[in-house]
Amino acid sequence: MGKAPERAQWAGNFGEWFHRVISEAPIYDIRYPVKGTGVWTPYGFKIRKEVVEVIREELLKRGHEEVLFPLLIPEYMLKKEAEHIRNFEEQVFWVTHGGTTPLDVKLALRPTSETAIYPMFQLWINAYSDLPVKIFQIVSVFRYETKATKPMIRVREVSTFKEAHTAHATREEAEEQVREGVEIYSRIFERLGIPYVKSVRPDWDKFPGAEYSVAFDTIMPDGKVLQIGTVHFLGQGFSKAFDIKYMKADGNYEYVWQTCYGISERVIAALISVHGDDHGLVLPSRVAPVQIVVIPIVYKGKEEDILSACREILGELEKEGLRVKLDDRKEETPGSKYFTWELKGAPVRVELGPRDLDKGTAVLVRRDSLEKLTVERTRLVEETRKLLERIDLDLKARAKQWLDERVVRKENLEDAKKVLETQGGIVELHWCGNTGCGQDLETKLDARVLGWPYGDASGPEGLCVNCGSKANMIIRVARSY
RNA sequence: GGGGCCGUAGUCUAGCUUGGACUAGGAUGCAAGCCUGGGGCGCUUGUGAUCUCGGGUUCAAAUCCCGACGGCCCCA
Repeated sequence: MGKAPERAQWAGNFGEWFHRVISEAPIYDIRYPVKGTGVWTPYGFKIRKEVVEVIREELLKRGHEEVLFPLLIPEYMLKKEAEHIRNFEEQVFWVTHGGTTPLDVKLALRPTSETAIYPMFQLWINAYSDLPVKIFQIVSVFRYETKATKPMIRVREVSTFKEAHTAHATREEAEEQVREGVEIYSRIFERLGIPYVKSVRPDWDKFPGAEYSVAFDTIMPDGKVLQIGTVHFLGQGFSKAFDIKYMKADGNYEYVWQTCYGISERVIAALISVHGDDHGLVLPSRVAPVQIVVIPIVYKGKEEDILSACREILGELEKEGLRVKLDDRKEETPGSKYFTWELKGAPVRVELGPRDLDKGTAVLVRRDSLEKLTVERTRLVEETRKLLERIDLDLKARAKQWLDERVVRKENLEDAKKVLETQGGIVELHWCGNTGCGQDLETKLDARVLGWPYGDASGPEGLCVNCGSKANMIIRVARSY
């Protein structure tokens, strides 16, 4: 009691931990009989809804507008941008029939929506005054994953795909938009307390059709890296393929410059994972469906006194706009309720029993540390608010520290490999910048090159850890999902 | 891309190697009741599996063979 839960299972057997938490909380039911799909259960859907709301708020705040495009993309449209389709071809689900009649034009279930949206951009954009265009949608996308699927992390139906698409008059404006995209995502992850590193992906791993891609990665409890967001500079590749032009002031036409950026339910997987512990979920208050759970400690003969005091507390907290739940189930003991709500990750628990009733107090318990705090009944609302804020800060700090400890600089391949094999995480190395050398590095380390630090391409002078030639970049390497 | 493992009540699992006594055992969950109640209490009773699906071998299949679907792991 009062001792923070351990993280032995969380770190040591993450796969099982994750499976247990999402199915028991419950958040996501993987028993739906189509590979790589799953059901958001009511509690999980509430978490998802709050996360989506955070994402939406940040985009709207920066001048993006929400839209909704069709799920189906005709084959000829999907195939317009050569590099794009080459990379997605093997992952596309096709609709080939209407009833029993074969379709003349096959329809793809969107694997992402560039090729659905940009033909419409072509119609919408005529002149300088139509720019910039900044839109987003939150939809399902489909990818026929051939590798093993994993709930929320590698799925065939990405059920929560937020994709933003922008068009601009100049290269400079579009690149500025990339910076804004990166800022928006940073802000979203910070509000969720998810720590991250930002890397510019190497050429061989950028988004198909993009000039360059910036990616956000976080580290999961098992030390493997999870990509949680990407921002792409598309240049004019798509605008040329889809003929999206605008008239400049001088009467000449120019192709628009584009960006796009995406986030999926992997954010929710990360949210669950980075804050959790062996008792289950630990949710930041912004996304917790139940921020405070009130548990009556009912003794025989005093049931009504205690329950009515609890209802009073419930009302007071609700009046403050907090999400509160009174767990007054008769058939469960207080102890079993504690376990339930710890599993569900409610940040604060209020316990109220006869002792408190006598003394005019209540007990507050934090989910993260299980620390107990006895407060005056009259100061309960104020203390609860303060405690929620404190927990959010502590959660964020703990997650950040955990990640920071797992991003390490190494000077040779042996050390790098040792780190990757033991604690995992991200290793930073001197690198020459040569593609062949980078891919060779991936093979030797049995790991993936994440890229170089965003906004800081030039690193300290040194020698490439792989080929020994002059190196003026830092490259990040990790084992990843 | 290559290789391997697995599928038995809602969940986890025993049984499978060596086919027959399996009427498929247990735990947990769920339901009812008693007892409790400041960390999963205990007891009683009840509930729940055509052994993933389809085909084959056999007098006989959860068990052996083939395929599909689903899940997991390892290697490049």
